[in-house]
Amino acid sequence: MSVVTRFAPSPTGALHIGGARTALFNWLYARGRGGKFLLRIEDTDKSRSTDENKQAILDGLTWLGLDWDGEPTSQAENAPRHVEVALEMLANGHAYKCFSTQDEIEAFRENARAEKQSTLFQSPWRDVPEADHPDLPYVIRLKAPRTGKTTLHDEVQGDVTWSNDQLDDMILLRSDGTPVYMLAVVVDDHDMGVTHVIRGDDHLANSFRQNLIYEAMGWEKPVLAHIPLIFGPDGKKLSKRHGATGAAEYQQMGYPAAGMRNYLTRLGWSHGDDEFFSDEQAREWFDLSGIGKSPARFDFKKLANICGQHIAVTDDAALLQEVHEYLASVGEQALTDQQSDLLLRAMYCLKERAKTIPELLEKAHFSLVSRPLEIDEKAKAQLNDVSRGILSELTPQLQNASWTRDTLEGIVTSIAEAHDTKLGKLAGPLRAALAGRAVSPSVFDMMLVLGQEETIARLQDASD
RNA sequence: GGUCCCUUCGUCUAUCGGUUAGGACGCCAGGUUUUCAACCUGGAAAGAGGGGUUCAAUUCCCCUAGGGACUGCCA
Repeated sequence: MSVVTRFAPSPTGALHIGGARTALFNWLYARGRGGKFLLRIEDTDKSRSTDENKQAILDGLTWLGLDWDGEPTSQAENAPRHVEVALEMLANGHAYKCFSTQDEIEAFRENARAEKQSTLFQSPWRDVPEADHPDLPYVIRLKAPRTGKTTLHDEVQGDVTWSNDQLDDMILLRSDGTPVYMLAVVVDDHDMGVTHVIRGDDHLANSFRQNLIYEAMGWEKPVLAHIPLIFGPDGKKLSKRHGATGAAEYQQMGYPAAGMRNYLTRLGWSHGDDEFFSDEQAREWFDLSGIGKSPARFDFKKLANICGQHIAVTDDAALLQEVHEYLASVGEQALTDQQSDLLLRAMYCLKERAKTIPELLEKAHFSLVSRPLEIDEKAKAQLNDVSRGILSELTPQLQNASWTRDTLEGIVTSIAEAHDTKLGKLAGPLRAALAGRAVSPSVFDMMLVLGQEETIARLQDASD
């Protein structure tokens, strides 16, 4: 049987990083097995769902490179089908009409809490014959077993057993006739042919309720895998005060998508000691059995490290493309063709030292600016009369030099020696002249990237 | 409160009864060096606590503690 997984976010907010990982696991599982990865928007809560959120979720997944099969479905649009199923359960005796009002139920719960009793509501209408029903609004409730135990197998959690008396007769259809989430998921998962439900473990308890619907309808149950939540660095549930919780924020911080995928995959899942891997390897290796049972904390340092490794192995053209996309995502000015050109040439000496796109851009500063350069304070300190003198001495020698690393190093070194100093002393002012900053890539790399003409022009600017 | 789940270095994790408990990030020290990095070498660092089972427990069972989820006419 071919694998079908799904990611079912509710558009009541942005794509949370935890949700992104859930999507990633589903995607990896399906893609690694030639299966399908479907997207379903759980928009049945109309008061909290917005189109903006839905779009943000789609954009987030797209950025992460998680492509889904077919069009995303809308759970709300399937409401008629959900109602149909509820009515079928009503007809076959697995559900019943309950005329208790919300006030009555609330009063019951309050009382139960006060007396430290179970707050599970037991409807008095469960066994009342149709003939005795009043002409009042009602909800449709599932008739859940009140005794016995149920054991569900979960690929992550193992066998989990619940006592049936912990389950209430959950509502299937509200008094306004609209279906409730718990019904909708089951119906949709079944209709979409979902074979593996991989979701956050906050849904583990729900599985027992949903299981009842599968049984009532006689449907085949999907394989379950409830994955632990992601915590913040302090071990608390990841929230705003930890910084970024939304996937889009990571994009704007400039973490490359490939690095995010790698880090997120490794967070709570393992394949031996493998830490750094490609998408191909992840797809090949990913399996439910490798998912851990305990919640993992989000570690920005490790994310940065993994991202740095991905940047280092990404080819230059693809990296340039990432830079363009990053700039667009943060609303910064796009690079000119000339800047892109130079950046591409500089890439070789930048990518092994940057962990994020903005870091890469920062190191690329020298290749993005044009004359006359702005010289910052620290760089100015390198340009005194003596060093200017040396620079102006260097310039004519560069005029006739063949533009290779060896030659350039030879020239600069010999000038240093002539002044009875070390290369280190000369590199400072050279750096200041070429980059306008005290921090930059190697001076020789800059000369090679900039080319002879531009290099000499910048040196002359500085020594004037 | 009730039910269920979780617990190996600071962090992510390996181990599927017998290991000097391994790796990675981070950290510390040293090296390299033209700045920042990167890189190289070395180091410190863990089985929550208590009971069992067993020739042998990080590994299996129980209890305690701590953390989490659920307990809606939300999803």
